[in-house]
Amino acid sequence: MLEGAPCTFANVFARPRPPTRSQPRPFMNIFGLFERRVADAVQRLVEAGRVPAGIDVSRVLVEPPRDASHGDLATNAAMAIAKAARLNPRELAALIAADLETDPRIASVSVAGPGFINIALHPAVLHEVVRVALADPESYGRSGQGAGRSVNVEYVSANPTGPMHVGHGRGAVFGDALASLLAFAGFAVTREYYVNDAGAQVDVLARSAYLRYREALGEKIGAIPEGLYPGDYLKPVGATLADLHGRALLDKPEGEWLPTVRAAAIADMMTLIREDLAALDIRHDVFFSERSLAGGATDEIAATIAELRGRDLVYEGRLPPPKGQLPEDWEDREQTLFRATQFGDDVDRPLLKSDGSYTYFAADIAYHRSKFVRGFGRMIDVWGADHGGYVKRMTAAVTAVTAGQAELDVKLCQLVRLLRRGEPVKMSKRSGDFVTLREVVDEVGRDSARFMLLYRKNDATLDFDLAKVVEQSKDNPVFYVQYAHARIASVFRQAGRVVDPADADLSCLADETEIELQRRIAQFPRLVEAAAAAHEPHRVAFYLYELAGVFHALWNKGKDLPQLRFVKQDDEASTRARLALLGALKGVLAAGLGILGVSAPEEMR
RNA sequence: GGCUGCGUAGCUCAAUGGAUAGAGCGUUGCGCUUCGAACGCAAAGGUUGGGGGUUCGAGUCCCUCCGCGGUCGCCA
Repeated sequence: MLEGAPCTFANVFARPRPPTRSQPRPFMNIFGLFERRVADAVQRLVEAGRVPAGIDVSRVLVEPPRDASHGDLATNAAMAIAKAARLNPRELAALIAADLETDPRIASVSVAGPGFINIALHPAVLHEVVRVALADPESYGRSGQGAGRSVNVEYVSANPTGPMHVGHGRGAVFGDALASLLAFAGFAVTREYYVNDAGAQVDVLARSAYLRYREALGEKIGAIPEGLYPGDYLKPVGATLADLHGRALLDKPEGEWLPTVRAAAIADMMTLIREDLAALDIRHDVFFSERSLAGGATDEIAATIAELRGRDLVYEGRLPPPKGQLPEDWEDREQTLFRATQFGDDVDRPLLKSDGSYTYFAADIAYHRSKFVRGFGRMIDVWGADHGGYVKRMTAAVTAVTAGQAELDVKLCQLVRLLRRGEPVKMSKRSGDFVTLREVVDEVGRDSARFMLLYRKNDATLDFDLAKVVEQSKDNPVFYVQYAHARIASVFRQAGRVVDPADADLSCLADETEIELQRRIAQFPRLVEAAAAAHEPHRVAFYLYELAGVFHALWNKGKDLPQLRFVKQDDEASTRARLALLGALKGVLAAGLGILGVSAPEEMR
């Protein structure tokens, strides 16, 4: 990095990942398949003149029934369209049910409650799903949902001013899992990190590093002054500067040494952060420098503001002071404002500070414009909940700067409370006053850290208990899910063979828990689509936990009932069928864990 | 005060507008003399913070109130 170079941290664009397999396999999602089948049934009723034409079936759903005794599928079709069809729901349900009953894949249909249609599938349907899952575990559950469309997921984007803490870790793991989930659902995903290498904070970083530089040259620096970063992690930066520059930077005015020191410190901090991320197996495709926006060949921020001004979305004006307590240094002045209120924000937002430099927001607009220019019609930002007040203006800005052609979804991650055996952890270590992410990952391991940070909805606060997440017991969901995978691996080791799906007669699988396991496997593609559509990777974690629970229940049954054991010397047909089921299950567990970025071990150690 | 998220079993939390609101922990009872117990089975436990509205149907959507957190021009 050259001294005085406008860009202290170059934009890095990694080479694109191999295209995601997104071959649509309509059969893989039986819920989608039968949703279309129900719509067909309605269409036939239209053709038969039983219901009026032009009925909207978009609210018709086929889902797993709440109670397994109701069968394999349930649909709300009759209730959803009863009004438009001018029939009462039960009557309409009977008509639809009569049509469905003619389907060879359906064993029986019944109407229940206010008009639910419950469907029991012919067992062969679930058997086919298991075969598909077993035959190609790499692609089972993937879908054409994304249809190869580009999505940009921006996450972490922590300021390059020090090591990351656990809160950053949550956003990091969430964003990473969400990106994997979307890729699995057929989107072309780019993982991006916005490097805040401009602004006052990195100048503070530079001054802090400069102090360490003087220290490295033997000066007594005493206590770190208020307002500078005190952490020891800047000592190596100072030492490197001393090695590189000797005493050359010592007796110069700040204006001369600051760019050099700043660039070096930012580079070192980004290396530190990337190492912390690598410890969680997180790797971004793009690191985008904030400084590059204004400091490149063209000033992208100025260009963005000019463009908005041309459309009368930027003006000079005054803002009302904030309601409630007036800030002490409030000064009523005319400033350059973006008409955020035209796009749903509460007030218009300033683009220039009183010293004439750009606000963070101005740069952020240009940054999101850059995403659009680079081809992203879908953007997801993952932020800490403390930035919640920023959401409206950013979505407003994206709408404005893309003329409504792009959508932005901001996912806020709530606080993480770090505990040890239920007691809050508040230690003060080398990095200042917080526990670093790295310390946590080193203590509990990557898999536990990732799973537990995902085992909660993003907008709910999360308790992270250092003692609990390493426990090898049923209480620990990470262990519980991984252990299911390892147990299956152990069965295959004992059986000493793999199973050819074509080779197994799955009608041997007659136990209720064996059938339930097939149903759950069949729900995986639907779960992936729903989780991807909602941008909620935690659903995958909860699904896996329940799936593992059903498997462990089956295992435990085999303890009391030897005829349910997976490998039976005297019953080749059952053994093959069960190994096929387990093979499919193992694939789903591995795929789900893969989405979460958690390993699927062959044995527990 | 404005905006925003949350409020569900004793605790920690699930539940694309669907049926009798589910798990785990904890509690209680029963089982297991480990070769498939790094436990199993079962039970009890709820006015989904209060109130109103939309809907065939609301924990979920709308309004309002209460409580907790976050945030509130010139930080990022």
